[in-house]
Amino acid sequence: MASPPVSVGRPATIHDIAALCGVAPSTVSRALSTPDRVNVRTRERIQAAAVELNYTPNSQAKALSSGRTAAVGVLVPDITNPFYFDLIRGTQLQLKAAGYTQLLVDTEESDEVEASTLEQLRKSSDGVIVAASRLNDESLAAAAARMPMVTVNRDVDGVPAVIIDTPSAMTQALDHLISLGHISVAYIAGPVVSQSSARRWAALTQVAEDRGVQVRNLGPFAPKKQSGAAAADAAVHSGVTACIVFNDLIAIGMLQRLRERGIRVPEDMSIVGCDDIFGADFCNPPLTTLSSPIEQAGRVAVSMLLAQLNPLGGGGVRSRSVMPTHLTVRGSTTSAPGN
Amino acid sequence: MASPPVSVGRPATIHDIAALCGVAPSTVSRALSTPDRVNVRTRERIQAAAVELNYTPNSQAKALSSGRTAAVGVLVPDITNPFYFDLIRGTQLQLKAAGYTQLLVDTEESDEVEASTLEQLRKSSDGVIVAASRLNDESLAAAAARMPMVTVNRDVDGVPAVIIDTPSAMTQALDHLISLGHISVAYIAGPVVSQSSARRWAALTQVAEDRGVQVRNLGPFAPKKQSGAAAADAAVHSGVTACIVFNDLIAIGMLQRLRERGIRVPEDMSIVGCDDIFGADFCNPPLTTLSSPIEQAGRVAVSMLLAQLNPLGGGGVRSRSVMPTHLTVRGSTTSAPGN
DNA sequence: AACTCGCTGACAACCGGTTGCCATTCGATG
DNA sequence: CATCGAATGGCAACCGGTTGTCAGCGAGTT
Repeated sequence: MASPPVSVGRPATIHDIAALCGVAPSTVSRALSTPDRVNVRTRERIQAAAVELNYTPNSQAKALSSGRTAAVGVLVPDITNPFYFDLIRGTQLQLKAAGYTQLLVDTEESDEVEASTLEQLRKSSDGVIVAASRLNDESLAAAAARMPMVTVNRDVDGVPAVIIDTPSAMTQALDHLISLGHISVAYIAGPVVSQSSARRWAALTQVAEDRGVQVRNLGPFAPKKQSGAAAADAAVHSGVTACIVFNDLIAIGMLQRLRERGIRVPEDMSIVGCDDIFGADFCNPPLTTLSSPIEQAGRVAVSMLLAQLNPLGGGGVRSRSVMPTHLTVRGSTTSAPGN
Repeated sequence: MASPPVSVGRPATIHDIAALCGVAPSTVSRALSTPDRVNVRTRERIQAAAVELNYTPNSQAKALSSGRTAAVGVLVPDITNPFYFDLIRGTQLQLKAAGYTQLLVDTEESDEVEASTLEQLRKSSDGVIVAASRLNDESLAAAAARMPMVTVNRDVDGVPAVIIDTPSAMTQALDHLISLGHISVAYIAGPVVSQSSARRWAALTQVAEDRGVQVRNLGPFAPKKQSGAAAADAAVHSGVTACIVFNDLIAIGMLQRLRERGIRVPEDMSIVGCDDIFGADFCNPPLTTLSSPIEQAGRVAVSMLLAQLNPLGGGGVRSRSVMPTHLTVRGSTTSAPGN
């Protein structure tokens, strides 16, 4: 088996190919990017030479001259939050399949980092996917007006979005708790700038009113495992028998804290998380949580963005996509004490 | 508070600045990148104009003309493996601090994807950090000869490397088990192409011989949680009372499987993991594991790479860096049955 | 045979910067 | 006052592609 020619020295350019074939560089360019524009014989000669020289186009140059970078920025607030792992993998796979490069940036939960990153990405990418933006509505809408964008878990007018959300699932979660006899429930809130958290709280109050149970709002808490300690303490102090928690990270932190304090989960306190992240199935006890197809959300976000970039398809661009979620009952919920 | 000028329409270029200031574009370029080369008055005029026009350089153009992309590729075999989260965060933070962009690629545990990614990155980045390469030694060395590279957890002659390794820690792990009375121990091996796994096994056999205990090699297993089931079954079947596991992912999978099979950890079987990933502290039981400063490893890898890129500093480039690791004892290890 | 038209390839401008080289200016020095 | 060199700014080539335009050529039409 003949190994492919190993490129040695400087990578080949279209000029090298042109020289080798005795044609102009522009002909080489056309032979490779718009083959119909070139005679079959010439084209084949050029393609053979390209293979022989192990030619691969210089993406910088391509970007500069064509204006398209074949790169897409993906912004997440915290790269170490397992929630984003699956999202990132989803975007990565889908982008790669479409021939795009993923530029992953951790915005460190900061709106300023997010804004400056967006500004920079405006020139170095064809579009961006922004997960859980910490920007305010105006800034986000303004940014979206200047470059193709799809948000994840953030709904702003005029900006295409993938919502992995749980208003409907919140009903399932609360009904699950109610069916177990809980009548005093706390919502452990996420960051104030998180629209997901606000949306979940809104859904929850709505359902609670319908069902005639009490739900109180505790927090806000940072979406980190460490925050679970304060959240657990607040929950215990509030006297509720069950918590619905903004995300699994905090929920897992609560589990640990409650164990330290000798409060049994689920016997003394039931916990429902959100997202079903890595770890939710093997923590102790395994977490009852609202599962969402996160990786799929990443894929959908990419599809929506690519549809914006290449509006060839007939139909208009889908501007909002809601991912279905469902309750996964594990070991962190049971009957209310005394039931 | 005056908001910064919002860039509207096409982003400003040095030509716009040049026109505004009545100078040549080259002067603008110098004023911004080699300020000493330009008269103070002119420079300040240009800088003011740059701010006013909200100028940010086009990185593509910069890359094309200067040959440096200010981007660094980071290759990991599996982006959803929590081990890499911290590594990625480490590289991301350090790269951003140095003004570089991180190009993250998931090579899907495939040597082919890895090779083609490296070839592509050769032109679109200034250097690469390759974690847990699945490439053979020759290919890796060849790739490293063609572009600046630092490997993580992979030691190949002539390629600068950060080794988060555990030969010394393996001693601690085995001695820990021996002190608990275990005399029959299994090593649950990772992928055959993983040098880390081979290195750990080598260290283990060495120590085992010194101490006069039996250690057997089981596997190989894919570095995924699901592999834990097979690994657990193999361990049980082999009759050992303790396992040292290639990584925490497999170890956690084993925990789940053993629980399903009614085998108690640690009473019936002790488990020691490697890496202390997210989840190792809250699984059930919490995992005794070899902890490593993974995020720091990422930072060090970046530092070593940047030292290669800008060899200004006096001293030679450090070509190998070993991160210290230590045993973290949690709940998955205890005395051997019958002791 | 003259004319038109499509196919094909070359030329050159351009994307937005960087950089080598040269001309001018100016102050300092002999 | 002539000379020299440093400081400064401009010109133009270049990085590696893309793309608009045009000329040459051959085939088809009348």
